[in-house]
Amino acid sequence: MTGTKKHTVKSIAQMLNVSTATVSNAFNRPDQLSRELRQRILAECERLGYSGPNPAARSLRTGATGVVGVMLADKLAYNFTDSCALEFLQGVSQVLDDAQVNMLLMPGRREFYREKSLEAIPERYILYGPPRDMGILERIERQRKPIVSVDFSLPNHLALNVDNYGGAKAAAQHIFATTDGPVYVMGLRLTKTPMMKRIDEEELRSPDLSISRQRLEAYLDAGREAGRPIRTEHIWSSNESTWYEGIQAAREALNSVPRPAALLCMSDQLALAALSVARELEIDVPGQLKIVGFDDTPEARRNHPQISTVYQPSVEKGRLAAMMVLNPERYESRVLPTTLHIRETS
Amino acid sequence: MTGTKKHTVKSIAQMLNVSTATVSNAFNRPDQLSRELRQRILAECERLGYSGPNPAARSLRTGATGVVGVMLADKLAYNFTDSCALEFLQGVSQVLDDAQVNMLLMPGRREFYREKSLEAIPERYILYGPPRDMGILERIERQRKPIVSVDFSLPNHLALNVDNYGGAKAAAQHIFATTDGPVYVMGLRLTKTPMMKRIDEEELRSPDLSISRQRLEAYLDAGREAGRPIRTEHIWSSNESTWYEGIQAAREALNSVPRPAALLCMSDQLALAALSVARELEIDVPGQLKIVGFDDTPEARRNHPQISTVYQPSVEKGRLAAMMVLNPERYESRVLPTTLHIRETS
DNA sequence: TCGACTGTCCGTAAGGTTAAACATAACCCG
DNA sequence: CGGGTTATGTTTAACCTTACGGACAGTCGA
Repeated sequence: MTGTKKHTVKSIAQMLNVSTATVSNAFNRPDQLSRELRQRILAECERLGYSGPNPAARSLRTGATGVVGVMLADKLAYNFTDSCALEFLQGVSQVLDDAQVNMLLMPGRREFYREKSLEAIPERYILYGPPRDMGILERIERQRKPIVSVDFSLPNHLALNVDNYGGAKAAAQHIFATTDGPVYVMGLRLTKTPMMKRIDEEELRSPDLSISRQRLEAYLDAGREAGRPIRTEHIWSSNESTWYEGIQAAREALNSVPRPAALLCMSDQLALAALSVARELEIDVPGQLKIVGFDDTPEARRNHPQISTVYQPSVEKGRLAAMMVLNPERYESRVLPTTLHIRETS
Repeated sequence: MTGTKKHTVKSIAQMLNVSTATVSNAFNRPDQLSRELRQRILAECERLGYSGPNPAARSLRTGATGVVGVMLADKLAYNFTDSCALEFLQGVSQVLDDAQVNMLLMPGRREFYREKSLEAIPERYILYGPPRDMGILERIERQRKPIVSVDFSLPNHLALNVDNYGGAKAAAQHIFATTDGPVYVMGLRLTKTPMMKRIDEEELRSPDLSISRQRLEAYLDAGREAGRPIRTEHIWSSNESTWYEGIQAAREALNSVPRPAALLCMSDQLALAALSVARELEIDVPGQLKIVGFDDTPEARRNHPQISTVYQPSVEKGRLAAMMVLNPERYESRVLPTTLHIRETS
């Protein structure tokens, strides 16, 4: 009910008997006016509760929105539970904050966009993992804005990857070197159809560049090189890296015959779940069963026993992705290193 | 280098020989034109890669941005590591997604805002915890936009709280009933100066409505009612609910004499840290030491042993906060219930 | 002393959209 | 048939900002 009229550059300008351009400059180009006038204007704005030029009008005029879209593979809620994604986002937000740029989190499934599409807002995109719904990708590419893809590659765009193959291979080699019995794989999203728990021969032969497949290839290669190839029926897959799905898959794997001597897990989340099931079945880790994870999330380190895992620089990955998308011309596609950390579960 | 001219309502309109208003209506008011014309326009837009009216121009014209600001107490990075905050955000994003509204995460410290302030963008605010820098609050209130405060209250605005006192009291009563020795408190942000590990008498007497203090009062009252008042020097405080700080405080507490028989922790994070230190010192939980947490985060449930804790509906809190801020006139301030979950650490 | 330069400030013209008011034709009902 | 409704479009006027080209006075170098 308070008739507090909205302030604009114009109203401020009138009040001070200067031009609107000058008020604008006071905010945006300090060098365009004398220090004292600028101070006077800013003080008046403060007094009147005018907190700077209207962002909508500005971005209409300049054509820039100051927003970077971070498209996550799936729906948002899921990523809020995945600490690997969280560390990545943390890295991104550090850099974006410094650059005074906003981060718009976007789900990677078209169902979440109705008609009033948001795609128009961001000026640049970070794609964290291949979007579930690849149709969205096409629409984004059509906008011809800077794109950085993370954990996968896109022709003609900057890509930021991690040495999944190297890390997974190191982990697998370590396991094969310290184990005699059968080695099982706890995979992530290996099958095309969400409900499948096992990958089949045919699917195994079809090409796929996802990080899961890179890791799987490394596991398989290590097995072959050790003269103990991993059998297809020993590869389990859970569709999401959630606690519940992990528990289910681990329960099936650990109850099967012959019982595995080691579990190569494609995420720490899965390793944690496997560990929990092992405790439930009274299987001693690492005595009877060795477990190695992937990602090196904080939970892996904090757990008892501490989980052996492959470190990947998630925060740094986020920081770098943000820097790359802000200055695409200054960067080239990169692959970040991974390192095996042997701890208490192997 | 492709001369792909930018499309606008105007260019589309020209191309189809209709007015700009009609194109606009095709997107915003389906009832204002015939179904066929609308289809024709939409198809043409799809063909040309025009993904709808420019959001900046729209919001300049309508005065609405479709953005809800979620102001977090501190810097953003911190919240990405606190699973209680994460669950809250998850709840918020569920509702906001459905309402086609965007969520802008904002840090609660002024240092993060330079001149090109973002405060002007959001049309409504959710304040998650009292902002570190209260000056920011004043500036937001001046804008006279809907505000919902969560976990604290603000005169003349909707507030959403949780029964901290009740939950903490139940936890403390349970501990006093099952323990004989000294009961220590592991607090959160109890002291004004960040570096202090112990609260002093004077500070204890100064009023404070933060959730930490509500919980503390409950602990103290329970102690008094049990005839075993908690001594001031048995109250520890860590400034952030991080793993590292928790470990430090727990180490000091568990090494002090007399050794506590129970720890009332103000967060699960702290309880987890305490548990880890207990293991390090070979103190049996719950045999020699009982521990109870707060929040009931997923980690509390997954841990071995599972942590006894006070459940608060974090996701629901987020959902409700979002609904309240979208329809302030339909809601009143509320206090959500908490429940004690006794598990394996007490 | 003159021309060139510098430091300040101003006027104007977009920029893409939509609400409101207006226009037109088709339709309906007694 | 006449008056009023409905369905469908159009015209116009903001919304608030900033880039750009000028304008004007004072300063500097030769």
